Amino acid sequence: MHDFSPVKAPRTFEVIGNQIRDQVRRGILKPGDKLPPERTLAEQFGSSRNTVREALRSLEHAGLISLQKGAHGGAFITDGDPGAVAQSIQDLMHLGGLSLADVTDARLLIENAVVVAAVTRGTDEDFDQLAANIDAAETLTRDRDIDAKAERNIQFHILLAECTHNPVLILIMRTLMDVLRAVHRPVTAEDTDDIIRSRRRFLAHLRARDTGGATAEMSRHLSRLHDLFEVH
Amino acid sequence: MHDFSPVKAPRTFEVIGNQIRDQVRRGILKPGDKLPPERTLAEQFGSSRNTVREALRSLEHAGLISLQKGAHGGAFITDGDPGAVAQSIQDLMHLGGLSLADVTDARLLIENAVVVAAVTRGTDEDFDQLAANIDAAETLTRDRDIDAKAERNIQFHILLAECTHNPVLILIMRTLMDVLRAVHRPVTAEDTDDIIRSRRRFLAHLRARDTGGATAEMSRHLSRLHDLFEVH
DNA sequence: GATTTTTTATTGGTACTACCATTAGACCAT
DNA sequence: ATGGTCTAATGGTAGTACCAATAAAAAATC
Repeated sequence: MHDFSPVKAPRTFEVIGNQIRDQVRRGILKPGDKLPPERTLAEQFGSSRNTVREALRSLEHAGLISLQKGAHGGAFITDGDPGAVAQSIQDLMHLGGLSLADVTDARLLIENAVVVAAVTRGTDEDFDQLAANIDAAETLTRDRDIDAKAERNIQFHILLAECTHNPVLILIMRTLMDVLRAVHRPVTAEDTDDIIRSRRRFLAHLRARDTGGATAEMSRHLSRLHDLFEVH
Repeated sequence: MHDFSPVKAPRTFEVIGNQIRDQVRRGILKPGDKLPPERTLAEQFGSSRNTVREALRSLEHAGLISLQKGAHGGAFITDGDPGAVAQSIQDLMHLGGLSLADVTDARLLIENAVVVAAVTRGTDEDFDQLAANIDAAETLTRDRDIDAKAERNIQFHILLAECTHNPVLILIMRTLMDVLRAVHRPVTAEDTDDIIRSRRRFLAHLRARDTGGATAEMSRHLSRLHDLFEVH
């Protein structure tokens, strides 16, 4: 059978990057571990330092490693930092592959799934964290600290995802919020009182394990936000 | 107020990369455009070719540009290619030390949201594609071509995500399936008859715009699969 | 004249070398 | 004990040279 597949010459820095990727996948390299210095890596891989650096550049951009200069610097394996992915998604948006509406729309659907899971899986401690977040946001609103309050609101959704105790959902939520954080301007202070009341109602539904009430409250809140930003 | 923020020295290749990003954002550079050759860029930026290459490496990894060798090669602005983002998300997932159960669990929740959206948004043409996929899988099952059939089954879920017409959801689904593809061994042939029957029922629900029936059928199927792989 | 082969210029990929900039720790001075 | 200086380690940048692939132009062949 002439079942050929197209051939693409593998580039050296890709091979190097994939070797390191594999070590991460197999658990040989774990977050916090330090890679050898670039000069040593170049020697071990039998390539030039330039090539190693290009491999590291890709890994860094992927959020896999973090590079630090200086005496005890080096390339450290990170915990999963979604920042890089969020930036890539933003790039896609600018290229026309995605629109902001696509992101908020997807977020609405996914957040719905998150709420469903949070109702059944969240512990009382999880809900206490949500309550603390709401209180903090209220205080910041009174202090007119808009930026800090906006950050707290973002944290609320991440905390909610953490109620599901599923790392994949948490990761997706963090990524989506990273994107939205970069695009949204903070909501004005007048609106935030409504938001806080809505949050309190939502939390009550959660504690009562009332799926229907929780999802209804959340989607009402989100679609209201959606309309708010639609106008520009 | 001693309200200082940490200072980080900007690296040259980041500045270069951001300049190019900005040009994309302002629409000065559009998909299909070609950047000057590396040597020219180095001269224009007043930096070395190495540095320019590291900047290009990041942009390439972000899926913003695509590099081609040869006479009329160069760095071309891509249409939004989500492939790069998917790879980054996969890296993050591996870093999180997540288990197969985490992925299938998240997938179950998200696929539920996808089904809800697919019921209301899918067109008849979308559903025809699903039907064609099921037929193809059935044929491959008869031919005992396990690998090809497994690939078709994966494609089914991606096609389902495409029914939502939301690129973000499609991207997430593709990523999840990529992860699962790397881990799953193909299901044995005996089980596939059940799967195909389940798929046909599911499709009928979709065409009838019956949300409850569709979600029920899908989650029954998925949780059955989940149990199947739980045993190892 | 048409087709095939060869040459050539362009451009990304790799190698090597040298040096700069920053960091952490050791050591020293006040 | 505080602050300054020195030193080694390590990422960041510069520059040069050459390799490898590619497409167009030129030459050779039929």
